[in-house]
Amino acid sequence: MSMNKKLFAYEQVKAFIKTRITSGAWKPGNAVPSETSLMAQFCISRMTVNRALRELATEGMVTRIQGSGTRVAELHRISSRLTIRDIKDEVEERGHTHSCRVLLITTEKATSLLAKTLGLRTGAKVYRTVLVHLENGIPIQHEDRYVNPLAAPDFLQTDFTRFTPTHHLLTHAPLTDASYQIEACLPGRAIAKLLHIRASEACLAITRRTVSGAHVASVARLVYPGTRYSFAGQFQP
Amino acid sequence: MSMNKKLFAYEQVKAFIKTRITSGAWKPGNAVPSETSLMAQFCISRMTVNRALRELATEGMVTRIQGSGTRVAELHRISSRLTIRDIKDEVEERGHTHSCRVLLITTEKATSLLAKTLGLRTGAKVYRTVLVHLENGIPIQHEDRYVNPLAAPDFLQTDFTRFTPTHHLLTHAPLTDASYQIEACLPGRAIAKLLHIRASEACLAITRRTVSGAHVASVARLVYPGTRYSFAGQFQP
DNA sequence: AAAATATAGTTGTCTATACAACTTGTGTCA
DNA sequence: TGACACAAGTTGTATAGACAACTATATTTT
Repeated sequence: MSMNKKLFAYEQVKAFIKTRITSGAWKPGNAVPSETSLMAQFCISRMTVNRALRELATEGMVTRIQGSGTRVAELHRISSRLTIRDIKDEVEERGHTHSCRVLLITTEKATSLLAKTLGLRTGAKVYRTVLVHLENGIPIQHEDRYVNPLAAPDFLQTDFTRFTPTHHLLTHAPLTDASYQIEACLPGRAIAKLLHIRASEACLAITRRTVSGAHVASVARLVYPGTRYSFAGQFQP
Repeated sequence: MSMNKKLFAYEQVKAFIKTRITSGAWKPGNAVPSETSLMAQFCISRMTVNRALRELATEGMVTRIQGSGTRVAELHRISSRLTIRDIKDEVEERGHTHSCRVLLITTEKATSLLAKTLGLRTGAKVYRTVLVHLENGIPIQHEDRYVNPLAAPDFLQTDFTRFTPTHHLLTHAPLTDASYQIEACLPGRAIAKLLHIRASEACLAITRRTVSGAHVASVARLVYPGTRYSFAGQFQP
């Protein structure tokens, strides 16, 4: 049966409102009782009611307008937290072993397009690594990465069989911003061979650009075999 | 140049801590000053400090343990809000016109697998719709959906050229839970033809299962042409 | 009729205080 | 040495009251 753990006052108010919204009793756009009236109804102080409503607002359940009131939020968009993590952690959390084939570690001169995305001038020095991540010996990700030397000067000194590039960057160049793009693509002959799949097999590709302070730290293209990988997630309104 | 809007006390504390974390001065695992010391440092009450730290914790910047203290969170996972929206809204927000070809509207008997995911008994009645969404006349999504009649009894009465199945479900069966899976796949001959692409072209597929109250409301498989669609998003730690 | 003003109601922030719950280290006792 | 008790420090929640900022409505003035 249910744990029936004792709920705090602010949690009781949240639950009260949440069940009325999710049950459909209070519909989007409807007014939610004011702080004063909830305060009287639950016999608790205004600060406690305020906390409950404020948290519901940040969770996107209600909309609050100062001076006007609180209303049930329009639910025509649902969202969830998508987490992209260090692949090594992810693999090891499944109880599997992570390993890594390092294919390339070089310093290159940036092409004009690459220089632009990294915020450098054309021809500037950039670090590049290409590697394949394995889960229990089976290839699951091809990683092709360019790194801005200004953001992570000692990047190439890393032992990439022990620490992933992602891990080095997260620990040495604190993340301030990042953007990603997820798409489906065909791997091409070379990557297909490295991932042990046919060139006609669909892949998931993530292109990620991370910013650390004033610098664009890194641009990476990660290719996953479509048959061996998928994102999964959970929504909670 | 910056707006320099007056910050509230709790916002000042948040900003103070945030800049120290993102600048790298305070590293993951380091202790954050206690509420008492921040209280003295900023000459504000403990409740205000508490709010600042509590919000930083829900944002994932710090970790708090009652009785022990507050520490900078391990940043080896970054996350962002992934929003999946009604495709009609999405298309119209780009200033394009959304239209829809309805291919199938039927009532079927659930196979054992489908019955299991919808929480019904094998052979129970389920609604099914198959349709193709078009943006400016170009196909961008193939939608194959099963709906639980208990959750949305009047689903089949909808005019799907005016309201999408997603829209009907969001407005008639308030969402309490949902899970999704994003993968890459090949479309297969039939879907390729409907999307006007070659059968060898990679596609993004989302399988989504939505729960409304006690019922699993719907299971849908959405297939997007890889060349015409990608998810993009932005992280903010 | 239109514009300005007052008013009641609502949310936003902040304080000083209180007690509860938990963690951690220290010291005592067996 | 090991078990236990205690104390200090930390976070979690709650209160009653205060003022500020804003909205919407009603009233008065022009």
